[in-house]
Amino acid sequence: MPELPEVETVARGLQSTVAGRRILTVKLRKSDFIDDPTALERELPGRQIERIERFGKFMLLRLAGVPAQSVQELSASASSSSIEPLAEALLVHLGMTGHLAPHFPDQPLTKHTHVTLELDDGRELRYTDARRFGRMAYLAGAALDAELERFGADPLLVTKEEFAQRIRASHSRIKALLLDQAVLRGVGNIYADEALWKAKIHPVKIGTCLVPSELETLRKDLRKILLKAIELRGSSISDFVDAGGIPGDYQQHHKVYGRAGESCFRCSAKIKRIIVAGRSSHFCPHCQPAPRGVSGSRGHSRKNAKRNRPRAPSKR
DNA sequence: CTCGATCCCTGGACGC
DNA sequence: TGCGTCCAGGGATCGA
Repeated sequence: MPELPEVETVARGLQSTVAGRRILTVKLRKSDFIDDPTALERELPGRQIERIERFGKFMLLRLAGVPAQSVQELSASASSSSIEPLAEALLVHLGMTGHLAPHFPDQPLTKHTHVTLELDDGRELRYTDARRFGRMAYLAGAALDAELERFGADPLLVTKEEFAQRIRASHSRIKALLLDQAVLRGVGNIYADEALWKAKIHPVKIGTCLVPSELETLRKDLRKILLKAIELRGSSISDFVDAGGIPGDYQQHHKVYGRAGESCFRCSAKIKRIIVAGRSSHFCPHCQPAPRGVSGSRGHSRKNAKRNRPRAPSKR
């Protein structure tokens, strides 16, 4: 599941392998995860991929040049050199199962390859996503700015003051805040749980209740964990691989995520799993004591409530 | 404002 | 072997 470190890993890989290449053609198969599929087909051909950046869990393929279609119109119009070039980008969110990687055209398409960008060096940049929880969008100018402004601070860059201000601004639970992309961009379920464990903070603790020392510990621990994970090229839980098809190694370092029922590495207590903000949350009930008013080990834990809810017959 | 519930989607795990 | 069922999760959306 690509979170900040995984997206950073893929972005770096693409930066070193496809930056500078020009897009020749766009081929779409399934396109229900694309904001405006025709915009991709219209705007991308002829564009150069100037560079690839990570923005939260998004990859930003910064585009340069003019679309092939507009070349004639542009040459007909008067001095366009005075016009500031519009920032343009292809946004790619990998969702849960997205992959974006260069391939040689003789490599067979896989079942869920939905977008193929033919490059000027003979390769193809392919987007594959079985579950289609990902997202793709071509955005330019004000629309691009507006989209990016929806997101909060980068957890690697956020200052002590801004972090404290953002977390303490809300009465939500800390786990929900860490997952909220409008608060911090790039943190997902794995790294939220890992950071809370390291900082010894219970996931249901309310943001406004965190004292300054807790906040600063959390910020630093989150940052350390993310940097270490980037160093190890991310966590490969289900099928994450980088742009070169290589899995990451950080899953070996998970302290709580996916370890329900196992022993805490600090105190040997049994790691618990509860649902917070609709997501499974793993924590140590001893190291991360429940805040006042929350029974940490039973009763209020919604753990297995509604587990047996009958499922609507699958309609397709 | 914050919450949970629901939906999207499919592969993989599991039980029988 | 094969089928049915459950489950995972990021994000949008809606109602409480």
